Amino acid sequence: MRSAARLLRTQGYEATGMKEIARHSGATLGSIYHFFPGGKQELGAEAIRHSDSEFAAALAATLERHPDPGQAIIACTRLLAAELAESGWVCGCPVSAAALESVGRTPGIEGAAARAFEQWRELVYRKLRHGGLSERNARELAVTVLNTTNGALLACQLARSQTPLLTAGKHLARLVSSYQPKEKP
Amino acid sequence: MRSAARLLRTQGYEATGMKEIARHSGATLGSIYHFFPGGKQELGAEAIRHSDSEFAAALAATLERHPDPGQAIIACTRLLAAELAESGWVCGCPVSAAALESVGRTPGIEGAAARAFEQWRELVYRKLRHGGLSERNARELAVTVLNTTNGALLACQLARSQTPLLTAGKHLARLVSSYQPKEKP
DNA sequence: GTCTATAACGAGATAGAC
DNA sequence: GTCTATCTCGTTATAGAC
Repeated sequence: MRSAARLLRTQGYEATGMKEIARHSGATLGSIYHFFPGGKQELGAEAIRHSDSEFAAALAATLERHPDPGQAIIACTRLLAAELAESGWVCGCPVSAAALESVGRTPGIEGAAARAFEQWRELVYRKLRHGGLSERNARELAVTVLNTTNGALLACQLARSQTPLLTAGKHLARLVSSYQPKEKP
Repeated sequence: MRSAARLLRTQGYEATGMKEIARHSGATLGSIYHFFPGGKQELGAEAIRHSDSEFAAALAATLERHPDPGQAIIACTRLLAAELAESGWVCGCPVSAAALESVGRTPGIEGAAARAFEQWRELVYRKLRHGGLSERNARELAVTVLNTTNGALLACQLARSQTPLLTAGKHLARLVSSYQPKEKP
């Protein structure tokens, strides 16, 4: 399943075959279908849930490392940019590729992806709340923080450059701080 | 080719078959291969270039309609949100799905997608420059404006809601105006 | 539970009559 | 230039020996 998650992340859902997952993981095809009787869609959804939890843990850890929300967001974008570059620009968002293909086509995959984004948004939301933002501002900003980061991730992949993500961090920190109550007026 | 562009937009590259394009367009398979001897990848790249030009024209028109860059960006997000909802949440970014699948796998598709984003970024950049931003700020913000919009598009598709895009417009306008020289200090 | 073999089908691509 | 028929290969999924 870790293999499936990895392949889904780099190739998307449609381009990843069951045989490819079997080869990459060392499991046999029969064994995979034994544990995932729902076939490719069930395995895909499970793999996305796995990526979801994994990324959520990393996100929570990085957010906790910096008290200020803006600085925490910058740290996240730096981490993502570094990992992306290290992977040869193939390890982008763990669920975006599968999500985009699945909209209106593969409900199981789409649902799992939607829930992943919701969970990550909740983490950012809480961080923003602790930073002193109002309930409404925090809720709205959490959405934009994720969307901007996600879009920047794709831009980095296409440009083979860390710049879009780092720029996103800078802009998001500025945007968040513009909503924060000032300490010294 | 318009059919190919449409299918690539809603399903991505890998999930779209040549036979499906033939059926959807009314052309026969032999005819398609006659005009696109490079096969699926050539047709796909051409379709992305088509979507690129089409979207660039719409973007330029909407940007020109409002003198203030922030208001222009809000108008763009509104337009995108309306079109997306009207399409039943399937007509997202014309190239993102194919772009994500193609990174490091299908150079022809990846290149066409990268050039599309570059062209759109140039349009936003010029608008920001006319709005009085410095060369550097305009360049950096143009990237983030596109990335945020793009990320919000996917969020709207998954949530079946226009809110993420409208929120993105609000935040981007605020961010841009924070970089604009003030008229009345 | 694990593996091999294969069924049933669709993919991209091509040949050749018209 | 257009169409039909087909080739070859890979896909998801299953059957059944072990």
